[in-house]
Amino acid sequence: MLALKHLRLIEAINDCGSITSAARRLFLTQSALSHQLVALETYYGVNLFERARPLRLTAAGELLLALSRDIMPRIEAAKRDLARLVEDKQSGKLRIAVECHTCYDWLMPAMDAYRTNWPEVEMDLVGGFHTDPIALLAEDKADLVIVSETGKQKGVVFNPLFRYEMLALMATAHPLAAKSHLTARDFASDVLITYPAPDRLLDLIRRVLKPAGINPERRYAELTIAIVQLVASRKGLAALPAWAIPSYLERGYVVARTITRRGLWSGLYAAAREADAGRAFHKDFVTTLREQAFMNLPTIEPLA
Amino acid sequence: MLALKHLRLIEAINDCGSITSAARRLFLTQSALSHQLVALETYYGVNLFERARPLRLTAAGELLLALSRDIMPRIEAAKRDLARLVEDKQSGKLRIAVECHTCYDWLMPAMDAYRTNWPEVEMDLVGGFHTDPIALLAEDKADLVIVSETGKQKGVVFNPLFRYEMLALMATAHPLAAKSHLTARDFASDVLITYPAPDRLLDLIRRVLKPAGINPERRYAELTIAIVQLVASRKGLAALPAWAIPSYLERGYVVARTITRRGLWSGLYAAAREADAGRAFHKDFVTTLREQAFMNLPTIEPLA
DNA sequence: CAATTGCATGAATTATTTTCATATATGCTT
DNA sequence: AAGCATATATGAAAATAATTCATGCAATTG
Repeated sequence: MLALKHLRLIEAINDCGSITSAARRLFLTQSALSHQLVALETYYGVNLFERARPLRLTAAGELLLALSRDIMPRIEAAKRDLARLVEDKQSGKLRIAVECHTCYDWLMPAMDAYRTNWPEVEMDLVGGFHTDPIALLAEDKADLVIVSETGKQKGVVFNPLFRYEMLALMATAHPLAAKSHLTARDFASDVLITYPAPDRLLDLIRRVLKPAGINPERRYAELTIAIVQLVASRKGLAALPAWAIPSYLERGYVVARTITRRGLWSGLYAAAREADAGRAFHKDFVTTLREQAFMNLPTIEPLA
Repeated sequence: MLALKHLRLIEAINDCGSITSAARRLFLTQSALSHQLVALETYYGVNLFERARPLRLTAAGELLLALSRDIMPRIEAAKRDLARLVEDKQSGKLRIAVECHTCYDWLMPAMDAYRTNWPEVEMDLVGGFHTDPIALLAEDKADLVIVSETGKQKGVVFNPLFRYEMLALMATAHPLAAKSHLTARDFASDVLITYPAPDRLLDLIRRVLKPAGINPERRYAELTIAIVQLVASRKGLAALPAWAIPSYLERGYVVARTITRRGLWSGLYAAAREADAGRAFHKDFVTTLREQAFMNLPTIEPLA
């Protein structure tokens, strides 16, 4: 009766605090997880979670969580060993290209974590800006590309990583700081500071300002820290991922606000050549990216 | 992909040396196990067993077997802990009745093994001979009865333990020792030495001699050692479970022969009240009986 | 107190697992 | 070496199990 999926279920619900969000992380529906949990609880005749939000483990649940934390790493290690036994050891190579500038924040720790499990895989970062990073796969200049959109390109597989909220950044004393959330029109009368990227890669412009016909004055900066500095100096507004902001907010020169009432959410995906995507060291890299992101970036959400 | 059933599969095949016999132990068909194994091997792209009889683990198989031996005991322990957390701790009580005299040989070590996992369960042996041991369950004089036949009694659940061969025992110099196997007629002209039990409980009589209309002169002994002594003293023939014999054969005064060409095989079952049979400490006792039997009795076979 | 969000649940659907019926080895015995 | 007994492999059918869909119900929030 007890299966590995049940252990994963318990870990996910415990981490996420709700069945709904755990379902997104496990790429299943809320209903499926609810059925699984109820079945397990019925079988053993105990509740594993107290049904209060956020869901909290009972003693019985803690017991299974402890089991999971004990054995799951051993199982993952064995699967890696098995894959290493089978695959051609030489060919483990991961040239990684990143579309989004801020991504390095979480990519570096993820690469470190991965290296301990796959020391023989050679990792490299593909530098420079590329208008069509996906093309790097076909050109054999990259093996894995992190992008903000899925697409249907033959021979290329997209794996969802996580979704995150884009927050508007403004100087502490800015008049818009009084609002709980900003709308498209709020951006009309101020300078917008962005990375020097095409508009189609800037979610705020593509999904909020352009549909509203708003086209603010622009200013560009290469580095996140420079963007924040310009905002603090009252040179304009910016939009950055929620997980890139906390360290800057601390200083008190800038504040962050939700964009539109429901928030502006974007997703990140790992793209790879179909031929590579099936290989164990590849799949494990994507899994590690996801795990490490959820571990290090508190504000992100699973991406269905 | 890798599931606990796969680990159990690998352990079973490794222990049994063949898929067919592993299938009996896991209460599945040979086909089901073959499909499972092929699927697993295909998924990882390695053979886990060399296809020569007996099936031998490859390096990849060894890796998974090591994983299994590492984590399965932890999982079983966690399940026990969970059951203990849930069940009424006081009521763990196992009064065990045994129909077959020779059973004590393997029952004792099994009870010892069980006690280490369930120290709080109170175990007792119901002594004396009973014409209808199953009735002890309804009379609440026993909680678990080990019998050689299943039956359809309402409120009683039968769990198969294992099957074993009954061998004919005769003095070394006995003329029948020249034969590779004995038939019903071979028993006609000699005394048959048995336990003092009703004929319906003696497989040799019920299933071989009675159908052939053969009714040999009888002599009775309470203890296995006494039966062997009488046989060695050329007082007659006996039939004993194959697993009870090896220690006596060593001395060289008696020899064992198969009964009928295909051998005379019997089964053992654990019977319990339906209400008890579902409880964790009960189920685990039956599992332990089975495991310990297979560990200690080399000649037995799984029982479908 | 309406609106929102999250969990539970029965029925329908989809996917997986097992069995059945054979085909295909692999030995062993004569 | 042929024939017999025993084992594994495999495709198709049957049986189970897992997942989704649609929706109800409860708790929480503005």
